[in-house]
Amino acid sequence: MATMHRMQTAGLELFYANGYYATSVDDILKKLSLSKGAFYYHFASKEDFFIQIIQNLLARKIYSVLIEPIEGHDNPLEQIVDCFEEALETAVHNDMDFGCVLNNFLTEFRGKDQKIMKHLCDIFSIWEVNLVSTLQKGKFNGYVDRHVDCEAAATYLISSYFGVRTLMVGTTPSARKYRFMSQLRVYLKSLEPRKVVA
Amino acid sequence: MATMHRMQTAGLELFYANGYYATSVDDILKKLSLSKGAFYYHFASKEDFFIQIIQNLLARKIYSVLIEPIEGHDNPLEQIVDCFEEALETAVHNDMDFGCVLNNFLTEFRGKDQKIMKHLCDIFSIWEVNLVSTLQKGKFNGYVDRHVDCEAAATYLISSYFGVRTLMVGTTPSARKYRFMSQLRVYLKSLEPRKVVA
DNA sequence: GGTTAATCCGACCGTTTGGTCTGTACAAAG
DNA sequence: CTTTGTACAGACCAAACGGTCGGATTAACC
Repeated sequence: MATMHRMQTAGLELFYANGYYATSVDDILKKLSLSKGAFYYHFASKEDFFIQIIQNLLARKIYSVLIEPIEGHDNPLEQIVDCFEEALETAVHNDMDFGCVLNNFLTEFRGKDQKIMKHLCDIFSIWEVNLVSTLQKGKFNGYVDRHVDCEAAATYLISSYFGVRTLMVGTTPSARKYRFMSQLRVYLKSLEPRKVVA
Repeated sequence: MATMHRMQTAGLELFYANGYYATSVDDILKKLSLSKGAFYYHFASKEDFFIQIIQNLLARKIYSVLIEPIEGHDNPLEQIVDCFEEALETAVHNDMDFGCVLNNFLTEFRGKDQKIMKHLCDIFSIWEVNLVSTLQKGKFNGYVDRHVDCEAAATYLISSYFGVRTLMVGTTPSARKYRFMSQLRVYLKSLEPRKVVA
């Protein structure tokens, strides 16, 4: 694997684990047994390094994990349950959950680094827009009730997903996952089409 | 106001705005035109300073804003709507929302400072326990359906509340608040007692 | 063999960090 | 007037930070 790619992979891991500001360039280099020269040969600055990680790694992962599995199928509500279920399962095993990564970075850079914030918001926006249109398509296909406000539903779904990751820090994350999923199903049930009253 | 109290107030503001690690002791002292001597006369360390802020300011505010307004009333579902509505309104005006503060710190210290994490989890736990017991009381009083899993509902409610604060960073926070509240009502509606089928 | 460009090393720099320590202004007590 | 303890000032420190720079290594090409 090329050095540049190794740096990005290790960088994302450490930034996710410790935060951007709390992770020094030396930390990353120490993990890979590399030197300052190697880093600043490939990247202009720490900020530039981070932005490349976002665009090369995070954006693609968000798409493949949170967008692609949902869009393109018939019943969006079922796909959402499966997708969240899978994402939270990786969270239970403490593997890197890219939805959580995005959430962490969004909170860390709020009101600080505008440039980085722009890139993060772009990624988030893509996810949101896709979720909304998928719900609207589900409405068209009869899987979502026609009275549902799809934009509001997307906001609520993403909110709950982002938030539950914060709750899964403490003890018994799998219990919290189970509780969350049960109520997610309750909420999604209310989006289903009303039975036609004969 | 005593110097010690002024430091804590200013400290919380800056920690909330910039994060714990990204805020230096000098930043706080500069804001109050004080010196290092004053700080380390009152506090043993930056960590000790932060813990005192958590216990003296954050814990009390969480109670008065998120716990007290919900408990003790008849219908918990109505109180939850009002309470979240009010909390998110302060968020729209960019004032300090203490639920958001707790969320930010929980994500910032995850897996880093165990000692601080313990204190934050304690505060969170109090909120969660209160919300669960309030829902259970609501079930007893006939405002919540008897089939509802109160622990799961509390988890879901807190998740969505924590998460929506992340979404309100970008543009049009008030629009996101409106969408969130509409779906919160949809969800809470599904917790109401089923009409007895005659 | 000599030249060139790519890749990486590691000493070094200025600044900032959390924290220490000596000193001092001052009010209350003797 | 002297003593004593409180409440702060600010110079100072070692460590860590992001970033620079001259040089070493290596392989490819003429």
